[in-house]
Amino acid sequence: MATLDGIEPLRDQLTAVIRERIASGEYPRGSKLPTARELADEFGISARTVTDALAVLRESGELIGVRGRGVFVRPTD
Amino acid sequence: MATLDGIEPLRDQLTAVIRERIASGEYPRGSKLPTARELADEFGISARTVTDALAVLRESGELIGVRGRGVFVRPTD
Amino acid sequence: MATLDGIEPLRDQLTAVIRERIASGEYPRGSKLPTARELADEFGISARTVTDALAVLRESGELIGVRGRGVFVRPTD
Amino acid sequence: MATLDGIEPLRDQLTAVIRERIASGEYPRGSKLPTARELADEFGISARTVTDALAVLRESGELIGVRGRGVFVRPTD
DNA sequence: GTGGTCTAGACCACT
DNA sequence: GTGGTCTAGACCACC
Repeated sequence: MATLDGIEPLRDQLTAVIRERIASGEYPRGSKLPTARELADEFGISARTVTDALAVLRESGELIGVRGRGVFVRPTD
Repeated sequence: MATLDGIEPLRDQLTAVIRERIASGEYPRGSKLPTARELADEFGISARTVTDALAVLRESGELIGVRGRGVFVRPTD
Repeated sequence: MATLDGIEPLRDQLTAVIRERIASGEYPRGSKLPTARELADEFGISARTVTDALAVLRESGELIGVRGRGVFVRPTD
Repeated sequence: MATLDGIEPLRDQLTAVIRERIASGEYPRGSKLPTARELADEFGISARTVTDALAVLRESGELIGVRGRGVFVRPTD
């Protein structure tokens, strides 16, 4: 299981991890992210904290959330 | 008691109210906001939702939170 | 496990069952209903159908949904 | 109400009381302690003093604090 | 006492 | 079943 063990807030650590995965191509442009629950399981944190992190990236336009469908990496730069 | 009764999320409604109060001078530049708990009581919502709204305004630089002291309106434009 | 085996739509059967439980005092005025998931399990139906039934009773004012807290029987006649 | 009336600092008296309760099994291995607020009320001391005492026992590994959940007695010797 | 973070677990909209 | 919102109530850092 991936772990977040820094001193920073879990939300901010997760935000950084997702940004890295987008940059590295692990989460390609336009692709669908794992569900919030899957990310919560992967990192051993609550779904609420995951959605808080996703909210930051939605706010900044890096991710796009679609109710009932999923969360997607913004296709265009 | 002030009420938030729109269809928008409570967090976003509160964000808008605080922005209005800053613009109107009710919360002057550099002044300290009521505590999160006071705002929660005023609007009849949970402190968590208040801090979510404040987080948006911190993220955008409109407010500055200082642990143990309070939340302040950013002094300068 | 309770069962709904009539010819009517499951949603309407469940609506009727909940109304009976309110009338009988099994769900007293002002009390909190079981969660949607618990009701789904009790009757062996999908959570979606439960929320549909609850929506009917919210619409009619018989139930009151409170975000983050639960669904409650309307306290007063 | 329990009282701490020794000459030692309240924090150290409380630390000792908690150690005794762990040793006696009143706070079993792996169990959740009362909240800091409850302990403060029980002993008639400030929440700050309680968190200071808990910090000592976290530091020594006797207790484990879990954000959003509570403080727990370390399960294993 | 204040702000900030986090959890667990609700409801609800939408697919 | 997914995302999004909200509650209640923890711990913790700081003043």
